[in-house]
Parts: sequence; structure tokens; C-alpha cells
Amino acid sequence: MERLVLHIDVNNAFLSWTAVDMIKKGYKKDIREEVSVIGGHAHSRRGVVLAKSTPAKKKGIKTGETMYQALLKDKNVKSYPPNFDVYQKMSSDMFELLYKYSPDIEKFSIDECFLEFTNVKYLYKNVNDFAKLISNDIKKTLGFTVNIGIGNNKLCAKMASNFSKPDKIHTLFNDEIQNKMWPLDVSELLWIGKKTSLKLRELNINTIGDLAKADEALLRRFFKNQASKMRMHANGIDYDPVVESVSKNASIGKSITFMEDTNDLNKIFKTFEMLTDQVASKLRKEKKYACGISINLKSSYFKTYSKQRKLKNPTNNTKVILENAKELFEEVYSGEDVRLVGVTTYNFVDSLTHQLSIFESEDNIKEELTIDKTIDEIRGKFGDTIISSASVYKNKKEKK
DNA sequence: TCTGGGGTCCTAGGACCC
DNA sequence: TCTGGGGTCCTAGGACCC
Repeated sequence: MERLVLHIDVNNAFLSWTAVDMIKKGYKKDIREEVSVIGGHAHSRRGVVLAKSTPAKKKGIKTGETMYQALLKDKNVKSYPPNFDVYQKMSSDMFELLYKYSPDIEKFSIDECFLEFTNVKYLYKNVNDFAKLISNDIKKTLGFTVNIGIGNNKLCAKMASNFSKPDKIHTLFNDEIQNKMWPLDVSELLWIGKKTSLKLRELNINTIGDLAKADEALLRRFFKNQASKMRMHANGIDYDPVVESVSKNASIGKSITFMEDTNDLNKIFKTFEMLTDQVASKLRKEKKYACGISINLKSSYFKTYSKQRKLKNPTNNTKVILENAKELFEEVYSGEDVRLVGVTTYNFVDSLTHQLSIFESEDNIKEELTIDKTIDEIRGKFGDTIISSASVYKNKKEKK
């Protein structure tokens, strides 16, 4: 039986969601109809465009570019800050609505998902009407628009939803691949990014069709094990199933770009305290213990370094993660100016199996866990901002 | 172009063991 | 002190996605 898969993608998600939220709060204008973006301040180094309105797109403004560049394209562009709490709420509202139609949904990101239609298709007239039904329901109930792509697998559905925007439904069935997908530039193919498309171009492979017909042995020489997958994708072949996502993260991390590059160890360690605190807190919220910790840094010249370590005992304790992060940092750091630092935890387990080392007593561990728990409880009551950094945590401990 | 922050997955090379 | 070859596991870095 031939599969039918939908890919549902919110149009200009962050911008649409901010617009809906503003209207809900009584704002009279709809920023989707203006030249507007979601992003940081133009003078800040974090001032990049996270989302843009359709009028902004028409001015040539692109996601990912700096606010400075956006202002060059239209000096009157309006910029609004992102609000991730709002986005989280809008996202879960949307998924709740979608689950009414099918349980076979795989979240691909905060604003995108795949829906396996194959198993519910007997309930509906046809897949096109089904897509229209969903699209209209989202528009009417939630106030924003989506693009929906329909195909015989995830890859084609995803490619289809990208065809033209906003508020569109497109199909890319197996018998449409040659006409609709092969003429596209090879960089449009999912998983073919900048570096790969550059290499492909050197081999005179410029369109998806070129890749589909390319010599497999030649591809293999340059792309090793990726070669056959690339060529399969170009032919619209994809056996990846839609798997219900129970939000099983493989890693949880935080990183931040400094306002200006620094080699001030004090400042760097303070930043690690802040990042670690947020990461550990999230682990505890999800009742996870990490067996791996890694840190990464980016130099002024955009060279990245990372260092990771496995722990003997899984942990979600702020102090333990921080100490490891600092040690890892010192092992890689050579003293140059740093642009960004980050901490990531991975390899999770659900329960604690702590083997005592000779240096620590049972009491010590208990105390650490109590401190973490207290902080989490205060945050639970008063919100995350009430205790903002691990420095506070240290003071608290000293008082005891 | 002067480049955020959250992730996932792959690969080459080194360590270690037999 | 020089030396093979295979297997496994780990890590750093890179490519990709939104």
C-alpha cells in the first residue's frame, strides 16, 4: 500500500505567533502586514533576523542575516523581540489540534511536523480535502497560517511544503518528482547544505535531477556512505517512518555569545556558572541525569573547540556539572579571545545510581541535592528569573 | 555577508585489547 | 626494541536542520 504523508509547517512561525499574541493583547495592527522582523537589536552582536514578514521578504530581507543588513534593505523595518514562552504555547496549541486528526505525528521542530495519513485515510474523502480541513481549522481556531506538503514519504512531503508560501497546500507524489523536484537547484534538497552543494557543483551536478542521475561510484568517491542516501533522496525515495515523538532529547545544552570577545577568565567562568545553572535546572525539571558533559567555545575567528567527558556517576547537580565544565574548559583553552561558550549534557539515564568515591560522604551529596531542590522549588513558585545565576547559589551555600 | 542558539548525526583518528 | 592486523570504543570536529 502506498503511503501518504503530510508535512505541516507554520508560515513565518515566530513572526506570526508574535503577531497573534499582540492582537490578542489588544494591539490594533497586524505586524504580518508590515515590513517587520523578529530579532535582536541592530547594534548588538546577537541582532540577527529570526523570522520575517512576507512584506519584509519582498524587500529581500533574509532569515539569519544581521539586523544591520536588514536595515540596509529597508531602514524602516520594524523589529520585535522573540518571546519563547508565547511560541511554546502556540506550538502546543497547534499540536493539540493536530492530534484530533491523527495520533501518528512526529514533531520535527517547534513549528513543523509530519503526519502519517495512511492509517486514517479511510475516515476522509481524500488527502487534499484532509489537508484543507487542517489548514482551515488552524487558521480559524489559532489565527495563523501553515503550509502543507503532501507526498508518498516524509522527504517528498517536506520538499512540497516548501514550494511556495504562505498558506498553500502542495503535492509531490512519486509521479510528480521529475517535473516538480528535478529542475530545482541541488541545494534545495533536504540535507544538502552549503558545503555539500559546493562540492556537487564542482562535479557539475547543479540540479536535483543531475544528482538523481549521477554516477553512484563517482558520488561514493567524494561522499562515502552519504552517497547512496543523497541519490535516493534526489530520486524522491525515503523509507524513514513517522515516529511519534515523545520529545526524547539526546542532549540538553546552553550557549551564549559574549557582547564582545573576551579572554577574561573571571568573566568566562561566571558565564559558565550561569549556563550550567540553566542546563542543570532543565535536567532536573525533566527528571534526567546526564552521564556526559561537553563544553564548546568559539574563537574570535569562528574556529570552534570542544571537549567532552564521561562521568562515572550520572548527575543533574549544578555544582558537579559546573566543576566538570570548568575543568574541560581549562583543558582546551589556549588564552585567545573567545566569542562564545557553551555547556551541553548528554547520555541521559532516568535514575541515579551513585557509587560513592572515597572522597565524598553520603552527607555531602545529600546537601548538594537539597540545594538544587530548594532552588527549583523557589523557581517553581516565583518563576525562573528569581534566582538568576549560580553565584547566588554559592552564596546560599556559604551561609549554611 | 561579518555571521544566534537549540539541536542531531556522521566521520576520522587515536587508544586499547587480543 | 622492533613489529601485524582486526575489533571496539571514544572523542573532536564538522555538516546539517529549524
